[in-house]
Amino acid sequence: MPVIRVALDLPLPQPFDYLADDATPDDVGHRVLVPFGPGDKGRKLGIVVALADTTDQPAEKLRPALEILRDMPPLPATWRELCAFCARYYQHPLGAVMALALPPLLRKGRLPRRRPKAPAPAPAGAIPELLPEQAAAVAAIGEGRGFRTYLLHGITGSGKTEVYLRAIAQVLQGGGQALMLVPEIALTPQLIGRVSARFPDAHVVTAHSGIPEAARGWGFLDALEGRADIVLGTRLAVFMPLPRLRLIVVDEEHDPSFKQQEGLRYSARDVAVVRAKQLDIPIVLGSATPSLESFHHAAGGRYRLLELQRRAVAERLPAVATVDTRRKKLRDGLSEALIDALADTLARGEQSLVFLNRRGYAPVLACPACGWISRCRRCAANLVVHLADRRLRCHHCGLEAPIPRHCPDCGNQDIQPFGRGTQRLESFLADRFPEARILRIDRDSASTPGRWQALLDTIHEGGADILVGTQMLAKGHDFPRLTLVGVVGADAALFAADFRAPERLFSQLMQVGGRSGRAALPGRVLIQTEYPDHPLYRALAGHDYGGFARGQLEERRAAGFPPFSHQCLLRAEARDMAQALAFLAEARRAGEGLAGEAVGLYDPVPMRLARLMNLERAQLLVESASRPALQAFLAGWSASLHARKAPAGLRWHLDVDPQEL
DNA sequence: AGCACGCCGACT
DNA sequence: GTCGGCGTGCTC
Repeated sequence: MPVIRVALDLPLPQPFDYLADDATPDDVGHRVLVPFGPGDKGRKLGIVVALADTTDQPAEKLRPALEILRDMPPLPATWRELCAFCARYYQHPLGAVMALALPPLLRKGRLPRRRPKAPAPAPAGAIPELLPEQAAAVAAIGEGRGFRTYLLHGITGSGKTEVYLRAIAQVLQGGGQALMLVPEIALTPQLIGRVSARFPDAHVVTAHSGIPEAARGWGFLDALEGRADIVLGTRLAVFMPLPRLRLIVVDEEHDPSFKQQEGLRYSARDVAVVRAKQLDIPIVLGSATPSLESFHHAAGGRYRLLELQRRAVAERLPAVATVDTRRKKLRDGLSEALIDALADTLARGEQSLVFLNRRGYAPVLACPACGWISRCRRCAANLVVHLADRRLRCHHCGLEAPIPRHCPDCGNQDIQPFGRGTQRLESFLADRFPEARILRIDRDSASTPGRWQALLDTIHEGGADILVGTQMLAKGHDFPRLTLVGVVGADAALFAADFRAPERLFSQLMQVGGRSGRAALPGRVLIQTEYPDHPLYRALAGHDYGGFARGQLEERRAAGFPPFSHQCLLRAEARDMAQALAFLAEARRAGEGLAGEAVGLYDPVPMRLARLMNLERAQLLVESASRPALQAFLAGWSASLHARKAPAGLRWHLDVDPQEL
């Protein structure tokens, strides 16, 4: 009797064996319904990952599978291998990886019934002329055969998307399918419309977690059965099965949203590169500020660098200058120079943007008399003052409380908000520029897609003179009358504990600066700082990504940080910190027995946010100059961690290639 | 992860 | 006397 090995969505690494008298080798990749657990009520859906005629399991344990679901084509070997790679590389159960890669409907053993109505076909859009650099990039991508990673480094407005579309067009002409990944925030109706308009005859599938279940199910089936020509989606889309896939594009490849921060902690960009290699096809990574990992690979020749240095949509780059705030008096955090610049811009009838990456009114409420500050009782964090709705709010766990009238400890009536967030900036600007129409854009004001769209519409209709906002403003959208960008409160990231903070800051400021001066009007960027000579701001003023990146890479090389080493974090959370640290210390001892020369384990330390939702969190960093050595170590270590049972109430996970320390 | 079995507190 | 608390152990 044939035995099938079934990957089930359980926190267990191994597949489960079942009897299946009717199974054939063609059933590998099909979904299967199996009995599970004590009694005969328990059933689970899994995926057949292998057919065997022997098993380690004692015969009396083997139970027959209930039904192999042959109602759709089996998941192809390449898809299963990609899932298996992720399971190995990220130390995650195969069944859990496959469950994540399947849309919810199919995961439940069902198929979508009614096909949702197709969107109205977009009118064909005009095809713009290519600048010489764009043409060269398209040609380079087209001439290659087989696996090759292209790093398309193009400043904001240089027309990267046009390069992607041309490369996709080449692939479609040859009968291939294309996959394009974009950051979460970039997958807008506008982008979908632009792609559909360029390829009116192509079947474009969009894939992200917000799409209704039936539509996601159809999207997956259309991809799997070869009906889809283009899949456009967020990180999840990297798992879409595409039998004729010939090109992958990852736009804004540096964007942190490509790394999943829970469950299977994968980097969709890295998985995309692995997939391209597996299929022996080209992949294009595009960014104005490539990740240092990608830039390093391009510098070393592993990736082919394609540069777009000319702006397609505007003649000039914005003029970037710093405002030294060391000796200047600030008014509510704004310098005279920035206020004057805002006034000038307003007088000219143009638009300004003030970037402050901190939402709320003030980051903390404090009592000057006794030193009380508004703390979250569940997290090691302060409650943020939200004056707009008169609440204190924890940005980590969502805990809310009304703003107290007097100090809860000493009764002092004179308690004060300290520091500044976007709400406070907004209200100061409203006082200072009563005639201006001020619009705040952050997660509070753009809390739903509808409200976000309404804000964007207002901006585009010219209904705002000054925008105040967080990094939400940095992405994508063109604001034609925007000529001034002010940057406030950015210095903290220069000296943050996380060695990636400067890289993220540079990228954010480059992006937010790139919002200005995109039409005929020249743009300028004013950065308020106490470190006007800091190399990061110097590089920004010189529009010198390369210089910044090389400087950062030198620092990382000296410190032995990625990309010159490879890292993994073991994180633990428990009721008390001592318990979490003790678990990690024991894990470290176990690890030291397995680690060779090439792998180093650090001391367990509390996480930067040491308590979240009443759980104390700690982490242990593992590092190696050799990825294979780290991988080999992780395989053994994770097995040993699984083998010992964690103390009650303690949870742990591994984060391979962590993005945040 | 679920879901069972397994021994100790307050209830019809 | 029992209902049920969730501690720990297993799932092919």
